[in-house]
Amino acid sequence: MARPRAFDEGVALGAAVDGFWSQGYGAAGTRDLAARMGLTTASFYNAFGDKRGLFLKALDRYLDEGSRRRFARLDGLAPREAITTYVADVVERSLADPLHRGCLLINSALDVTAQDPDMRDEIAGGLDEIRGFFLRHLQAGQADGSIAASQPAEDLARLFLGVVVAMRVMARVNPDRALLEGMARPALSLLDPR
Amino acid sequence: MARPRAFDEGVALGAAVDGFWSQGYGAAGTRDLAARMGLTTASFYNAFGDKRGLFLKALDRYLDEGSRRRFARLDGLAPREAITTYVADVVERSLADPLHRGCLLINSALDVTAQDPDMRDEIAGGLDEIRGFFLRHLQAGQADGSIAASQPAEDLARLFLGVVVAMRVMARVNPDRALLEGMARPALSLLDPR
DNA sequence: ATTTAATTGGAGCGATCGATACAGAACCGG
DNA sequence: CCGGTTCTGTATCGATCGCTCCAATTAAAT
Repeated sequence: MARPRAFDEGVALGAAVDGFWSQGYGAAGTRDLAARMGLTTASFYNAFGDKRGLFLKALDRYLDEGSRRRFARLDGLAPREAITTYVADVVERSLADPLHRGCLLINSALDVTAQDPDMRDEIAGGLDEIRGFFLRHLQAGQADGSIAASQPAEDLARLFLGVVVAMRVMARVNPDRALLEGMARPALSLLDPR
Repeated sequence: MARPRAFDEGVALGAAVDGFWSQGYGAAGTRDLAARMGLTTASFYNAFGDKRGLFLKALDRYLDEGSRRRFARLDGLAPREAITTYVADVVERSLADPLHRGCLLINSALDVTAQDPDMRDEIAGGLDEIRGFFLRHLQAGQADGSIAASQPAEDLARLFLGVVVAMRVMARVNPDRALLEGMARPALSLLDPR
């Protein structure tokens, strides 16, 4: 019927993720994005609509290949280990980040949300998936006794979401292991059964 | 000797704070800033150098009139009350924020830091003042027995900084009282002496 | 071989970006 | 009243912004 694409949409989207991640949604220019993706402007707009649409696809892709994939793996572990492993993983990824790019989702929370309710909801949804991960395992751990029940699982999940968010923010400005690990330590101590 | 300024530099700087706060450093345009400040572009650049210089002055002003002033007041309270009052205050300010502007300092952490080490240090310094506030009062509270010593004051200070940062970020995307208060509750429970 | 539909390259739209240039206006000390 | 110095208003710089348009190209369907 028609001329086929000379590029792989998935590969191009991956490059777009990188672009938004490195520069932020606002600061990423469509020309630079298209160049990273190996597309001309025409193909860029033809295939992805506009910058906003591309970003929504890129964010979804980022979550699929990042946190969602990680959660799926950790869901096989014991509740306590799932939580501690994920938190330790965030520390390591935050420190092994020479360009200080942090996390696209969390960066976008402060970049994109200003006047765009749809995007805000999208980002809020991504963050809520993190809270959901913690909540699942906290409830399971409290049920089997491996996690203290002195605080409601709902509140602990909120706190751990907060710790992860804060680590990602702080690491962009001050990527200091003592700070990140010290932040996590008292929160993790709340898991210990009495 | 020369023609005097037709504007008050302090008032203009206050308007600049508002501009950066509402739109973010990157998204704030010099024309819009100058208009908010009641200046022509010539006066804008003459008085403040450039956008970057203006931002540094604006951030310093923001900290002076915000967190530094608040800390000075709270330093009169008992350690535990200073901490709980400040945390409760952040919750209320985050929720009473119809434009979702959040905190200029924390917003800037993710907006500005990319390629500007000087600004990054400036922002890191502002965040460290928050950690310092918590550390002071945690140490005092542990010394007088009003705060549990089961966790090192250094780590608790890092956690509370994290909680405050996370509340400010989350509130921009999902300003939900249950989330913010639930995040603070387990952290504050760590203060309770056994 | 011709039709049809999609992609591609690239020029270019109007708007905005941060920053500057320059002429005239305003005030001071003399 | 005047020289000196700073401020103000406006026009404008070159670059970039997101995005559109169109002719040329490509390949599948007929």
